[in-house]
Amino acid sequence: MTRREEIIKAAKVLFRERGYRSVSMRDLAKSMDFKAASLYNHISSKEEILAEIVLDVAHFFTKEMEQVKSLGADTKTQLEAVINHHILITLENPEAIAIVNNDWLHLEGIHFEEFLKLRNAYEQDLRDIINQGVNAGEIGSKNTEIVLFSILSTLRTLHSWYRKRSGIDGEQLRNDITEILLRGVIK
Amino acid sequence: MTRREEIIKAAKVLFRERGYRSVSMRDLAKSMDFKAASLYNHISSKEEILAEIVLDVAHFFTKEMEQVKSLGADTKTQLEAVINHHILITLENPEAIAIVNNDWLHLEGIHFEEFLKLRNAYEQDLRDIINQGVNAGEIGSKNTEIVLFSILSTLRTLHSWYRKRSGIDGEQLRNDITEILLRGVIK
DNA sequence: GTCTATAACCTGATAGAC
DNA sequence: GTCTATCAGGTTATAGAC
Repeated sequence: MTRREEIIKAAKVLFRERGYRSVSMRDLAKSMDFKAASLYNHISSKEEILAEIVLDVAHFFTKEMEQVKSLGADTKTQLEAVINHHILITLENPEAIAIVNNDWLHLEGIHFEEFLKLRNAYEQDLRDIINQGVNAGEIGSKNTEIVLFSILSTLRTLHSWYRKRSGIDGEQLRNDITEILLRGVIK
Repeated sequence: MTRREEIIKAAKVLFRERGYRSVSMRDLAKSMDFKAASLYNHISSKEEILAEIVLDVAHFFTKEMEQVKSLGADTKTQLEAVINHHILITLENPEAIAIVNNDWLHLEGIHFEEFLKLRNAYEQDLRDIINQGVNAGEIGSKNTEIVLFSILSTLRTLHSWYRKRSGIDGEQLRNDITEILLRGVIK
């Protein structure tokens, strides 16, 4: 692991614990046992660290969605796949997911725009899947936006909830959440 | 409206927009067209403003929950009431709800402890309602914590979603969300 | 590649004039 | 009750020694 990667890794822990704004470059350097100025040999700004963490996750979600879309399956199968992927990524990468959800607003300029583009595209893909389900009669006549929100709100906050209750079996978690979310919207 | 109340009101807008840590006392003063030092004639610290906003909401939720408990109805009716109250409070008070969700971790000392006490009690009451439903056979044999989370995660993030889509009819929103959340867990 | 020193600025909060 | 001036400390980031 390069020094740069070590910095990103240490930042993930601190940013998740206390929030991006609350962590100073001195804090980050101290957690790695050297001085703040030395960080700038490996990264060019604090915001660059945040951007790398957040955009990595966003690109990963985009890839997973591409894969789901390529299945060409019915709505229930596709929703199931999206939910399962989302949960698996969350359980494997909880720090990064927490940072994405809590601190993406602190991205600046081009990073902010790229994140928003990826996030909007992901939401639009999920919206398309839901609409396809409404047209095929798999989903009741509820407002598409509300269906979209009811699913995403649960998936996007799973990280904070799982943290406090990590005793729960990952398999049961995935099964129960998938079932609850699908039962809520599938006819 | 006293000057103190005006300050709280202005803080709600700014804290919600940019987050508690990102808003300086100078920013807050500027938005009211006077200087930062003057704020301290009406409030004793920045954290006191946050505490007033957050604890007000928390006490309000506690009162609503007391009322639901006093109904002594079956699980479905009680869940329906909790969900409805939660949505109504959110639509009427979106700034304060957003601040509670995003910035309660910045509370300090006694304020932090009081908030946690209220929040834990609210969660425990909802957990009791769910467990009562499991025992009465109204809810399937899913893990209680997962049922609790699937409901709260959606309700607690409604504020951010409603903001962008305020065109949606409040009545339909309440009906659809209630139906989706209940269908997910009620047998 | 890490250090010390420092620039330039922002932070919450207070003292005291008016 | 608002102002100016100020304090003590924190912020990101850079320059130059080693």
